[in-house]
Amino acid sequence: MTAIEILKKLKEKGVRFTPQRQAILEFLLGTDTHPTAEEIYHHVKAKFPGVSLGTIYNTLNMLKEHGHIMELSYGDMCSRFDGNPKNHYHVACTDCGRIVDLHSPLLDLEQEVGEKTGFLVQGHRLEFYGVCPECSTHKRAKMN
Amino acid sequence: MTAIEILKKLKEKGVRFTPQRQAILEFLLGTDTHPTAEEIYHHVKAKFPGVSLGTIYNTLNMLKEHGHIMELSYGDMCSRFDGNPKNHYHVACTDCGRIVDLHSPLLDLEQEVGEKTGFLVQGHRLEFYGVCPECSTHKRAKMN
DNA sequence: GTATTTGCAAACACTTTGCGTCAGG
DNA sequence: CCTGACGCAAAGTGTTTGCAAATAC
Repeated sequence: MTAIEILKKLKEKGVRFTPQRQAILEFLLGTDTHPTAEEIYHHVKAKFPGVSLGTIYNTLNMLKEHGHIMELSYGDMCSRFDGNPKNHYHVACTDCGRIVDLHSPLLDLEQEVGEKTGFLVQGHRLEFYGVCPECSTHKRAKMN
Repeated sequence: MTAIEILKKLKEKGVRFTPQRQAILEFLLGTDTHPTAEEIYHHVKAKFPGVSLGTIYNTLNMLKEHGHIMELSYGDMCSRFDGNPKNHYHVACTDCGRIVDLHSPLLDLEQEVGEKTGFLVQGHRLEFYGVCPECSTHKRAKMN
């Protein structure tokens, strides 16, 4: 899907089509470098010298909320620390933010990934996210 | 390994043993809630009312550098955005920060994780990290 | 004793928010 | 027109840094 097609779809949901948004989305769709907000800002500024970082963030958040792009971070959460530095997996609750450990057999994918990408793979992190039992219970309770 | 044992090992590397550090590490080892720096601060403050957030961060960074704890975040990187919101995997270079996509067969682990934890699993993120081919080439060049 | 660590506060970096103006529909 | 988006700047948040006083060794 092109940037214009996505923005046309969003227009039906009451989101306005602006040239800044088009430029931001086109840049993001046309690259695989996973740019930071700052990098997007500099790029869009070449075409729209007056654009501001606030607009970049607003647009990225809007696109993220509609599921058209993805943010690679914990989002609004800050760092959390784990006393166990070995590879193990985490499951995070999107509702309450709780993170629980998953004691599961480790995957042996690192070598495969190294061969596919040429990286010297040093480690990996696997995180699942969803709603924890407590939160889904509360939600059900609230609905009644 | 207990907090005291870890700190004794670190003492051999010239890291001083302080009661604040002991309290921070003991709290971290004794919980599986993956606390934030702020949460650790409040907890340690109960025993050491004069402790400061700066000390918490200094200690956490020291412990992280020595590999005794783990930080759940991108660390010093800021958010990066990806035009493709579907599940796919990333490989991050610990040297230059570049993130590349991995187009690999998806794992079908979400159901398994849901059964083990009781979560309603909505998605997952799998990231590998290591040194990218370019950086390992540069490193080799620098050594010569 | 002396070098490291602490506590405090100021600085920083990234992101969000508020507000007056501008422009898409 | 009128509402949402823009540009700008100020405020927020989480983290780091600089420095004098305290403390481990």
